[in-house]
Amino acid sequence: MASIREEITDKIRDELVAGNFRAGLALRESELAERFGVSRGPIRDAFLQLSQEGFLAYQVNKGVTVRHPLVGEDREFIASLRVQIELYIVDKGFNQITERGLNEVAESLRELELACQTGEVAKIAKADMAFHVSILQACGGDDHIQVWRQLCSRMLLTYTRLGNYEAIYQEHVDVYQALRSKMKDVALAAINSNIT
Amino acid sequence: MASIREEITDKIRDELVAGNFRAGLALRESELAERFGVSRGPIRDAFLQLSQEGFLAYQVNKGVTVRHPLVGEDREFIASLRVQIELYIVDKGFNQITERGLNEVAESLRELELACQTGEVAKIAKADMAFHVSILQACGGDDHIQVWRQLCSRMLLTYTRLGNYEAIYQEHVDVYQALRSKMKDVALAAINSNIT
DNA sequence: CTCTTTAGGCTTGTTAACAATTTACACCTT
DNA sequence: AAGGTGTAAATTGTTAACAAGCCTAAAGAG
Repeated sequence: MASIREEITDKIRDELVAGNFRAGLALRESELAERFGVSRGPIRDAFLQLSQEGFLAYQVNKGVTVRHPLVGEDREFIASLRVQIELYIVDKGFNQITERGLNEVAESLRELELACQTGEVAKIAKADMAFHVSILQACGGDDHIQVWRQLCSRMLLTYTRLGNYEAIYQEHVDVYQALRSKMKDVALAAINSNIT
Repeated sequence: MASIREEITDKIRDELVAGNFRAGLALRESELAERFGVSRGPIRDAFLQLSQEGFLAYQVNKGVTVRHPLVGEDREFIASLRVQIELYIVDKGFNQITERGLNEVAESLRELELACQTGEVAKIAKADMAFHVSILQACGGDDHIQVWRQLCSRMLLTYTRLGNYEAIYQEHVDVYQALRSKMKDVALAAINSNIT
């Protein structure tokens, strides 16, 4: 059971990932408040959080604007940092993965499969992210998830693997199976080659 | 002129860095609101932001608690990510450093010197961070500062170089002089060896 | 005696009104 | 006509009241 603030944040984030707002656009608190049928408070909170996550640029007394997505070299650099975090957490927490944790990962994988079948990029990107989060949590990496999420967010805006849905799914299946089989090195290699 | 929200956020962050709140402690909105003489709104905003920055842990309907500082292996790992970002930004933007940018760095360096003379760890940590920010900005790395800041924040809670004030200052002088002399490789090496 | 229930207080979540700031544009001066 | 000035509209910032959720402890049932 989430708060309104969280629901609103998720909705706006989804729209940003889906590309409904063009880069540079100024978002108005009242406009979104009216649209979602809530007061400006939760909208403000969401703007603040999404600014921290890197989606929006915030200026005092002037509101927020949609940030430009990462491209080229910058994107690759951020992606490398993201992978480093995943590798570090999985390497460190591999032995403490529980059956319950593996089931959570399996569930996320199933959701990713469904998302891939719909072909909606925004949904796939979201499910992709959720899958990785489930792994990080299974490895007890909660302490670093926030940093990981920020890095990941910046890249969601350019989730550019249109059409490769089956390949995306397969790559994640590989990661899951390696985890399930307790083959650490294979899992790390699979994560390392998982390109987003 | 900053907003109340920003002032409050800075004040609470300073106290956290100074170690005035022990890890695990639950912070109350009303208590801080009364202490700073403002309403709960800006306090809430500050809590939200500081949670994103990694200082506080947020739970819906239950408020925030002070997070435990990073230690050992985790701290070294985060530190390595932080250095990678600095190296990337400086490497990429070295040639676009302006005279004005260098002056900003020099100003930050002077503030760091003053902070070191006071011997107050919280002040030194803050000035240290500001110095690095000035460099990143001079190199046009605004796009990545937010991620950098989040990584850096987690480490501020264990700024453990008590007594080495003169050494801290000297290391930063080295970085500055390399920038001023346009010696890129020397600057990168100096940043890489700047241990926090 | 132990466990469950429930009432009360305490804390956070949300709202709507009010204050402060920015922006746009008509107006005046030169 | 160019440029500055003032005013009104729009937008964000802050506040305080109200709503909703959580926690504790006392009361009651078994």
